[in-house]
Amino acid sequence: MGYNHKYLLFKRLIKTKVNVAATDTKEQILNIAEKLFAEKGFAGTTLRGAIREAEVNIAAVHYHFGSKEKLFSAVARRAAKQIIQAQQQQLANYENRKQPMSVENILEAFIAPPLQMIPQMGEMGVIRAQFMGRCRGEPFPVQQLAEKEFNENHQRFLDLLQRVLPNQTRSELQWKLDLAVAVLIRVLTQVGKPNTLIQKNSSEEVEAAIKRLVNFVAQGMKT
Amino acid sequence: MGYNHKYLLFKRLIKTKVNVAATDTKEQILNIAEKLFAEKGFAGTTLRGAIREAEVNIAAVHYHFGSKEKLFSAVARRAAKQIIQAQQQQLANYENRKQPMSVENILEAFIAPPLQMIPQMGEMGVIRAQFMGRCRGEPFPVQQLAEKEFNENHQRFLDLLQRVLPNQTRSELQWKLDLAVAVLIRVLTQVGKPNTLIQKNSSEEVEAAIKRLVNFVAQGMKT
DNA sequence: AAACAATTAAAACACTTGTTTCAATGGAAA
DNA sequence: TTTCCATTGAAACAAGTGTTTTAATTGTTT
Repeated sequence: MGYNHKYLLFKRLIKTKVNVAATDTKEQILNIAEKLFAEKGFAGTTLRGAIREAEVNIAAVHYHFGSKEKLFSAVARRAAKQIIQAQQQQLANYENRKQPMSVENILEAFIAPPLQMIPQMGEMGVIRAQFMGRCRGEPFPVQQLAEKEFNENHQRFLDLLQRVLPNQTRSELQWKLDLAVAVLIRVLTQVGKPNTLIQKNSSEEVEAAIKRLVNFVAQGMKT
Repeated sequence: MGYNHKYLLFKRLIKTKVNVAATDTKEQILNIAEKLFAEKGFAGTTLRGAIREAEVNIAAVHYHFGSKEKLFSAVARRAAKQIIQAQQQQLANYENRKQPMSVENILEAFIAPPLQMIPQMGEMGVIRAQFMGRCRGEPFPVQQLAEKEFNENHQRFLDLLQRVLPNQTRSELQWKLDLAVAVLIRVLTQVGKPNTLIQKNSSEEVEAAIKRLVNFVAQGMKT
């Protein structure tokens, strides 16, 4: 009796009753919200527009996320997680090589993942890219919701850069990395548009863009 | 009789009856709108919020500008005019020197004016900077309203760059100038915030920032 | 089968939005 | 003084906003 009781309590604690429909609507909301936030920004996106496209009831948004702002946070967190994980993976690859990392290596580990995900994610790729870009342009306090997801990650990259460029102060590297982000973000938001770095959205085009971008930023970073 | 009649018609055409109050409210609306658009973006700004701060009636907005979107256009046009005029002035200075312009010269003529206006314009300086930056982050179709004000100007700078860097294709220079704009815009929006290039907003700090920025961008542009 | 709790549906709430209307105002022209 | 017209004030309009509430609906456990 004791065993059974505790087991059941445990099962309840880890949320047994998650039916597949529930996670479906939750993800459906996240996906559509990401698309609309990317297109129209936070203030320009309405919950009713989102639930219409996602084909869910408006109560589901507040039930699962609590508020429009928290929904945005959830979208941002999901996107940030994916990118940061890929960046750290790429860093780990370089660290295993035993050779000291170059500025270009570090910048490539920073820049490549968000660009490579575009052709990898199918139709969500461009949306993800545009959403990431839109985050930086959002007014206070929305921008901060997204920025705080990346703060720790940026510090890690700053540490690495400072090791490779010891003759530059940290605040100098700080605004330079910030400009690198600005450049990256611009490329992300412009994906698919004419006269930009990435138009057809193929893997080859993306790899070429990475090389150009890393080179562009590295020049400014080193001097 | 003929003379008098035509004269009166002429006077009417050039808007005799512009009382000082009218131009006051019009400018007051433009100023407050620019501030709010800069802070909260287009969708995040409400006309009622603007007219409250500007202390005018809401009908005045539609009377003078027609709609919220046209008001935004008017603000963007005013800001663009000022910057473009200063950029062309700076270019003219270099052209009078008879020496061929360097990449750095061109980029300085491009980058310096929007930064120099910040300490020159007093309390409107930071607002103008943030508004210019916000324009680039706005979703369609608002962004285009601002972008079209700069299109012709950008083409002129592209022509100059192509003359100095003939071994690069125009589309190559195009995305590089676009990244230069991204960098400039980022600096503009971050003015006054900690750990950025321009914090105290003094002329000396701005001049130092221009040198760093021109250098940062020129490196990437030339390679 | 009954009780349970997570999820969804529909409606209402309390405001806010951009825009329009129309009468009042006030200064210049006749 | 009267006419005229650009400008403003106050109110209304129609639609849309995020959020909350309450009742139905699920699938699961007892």
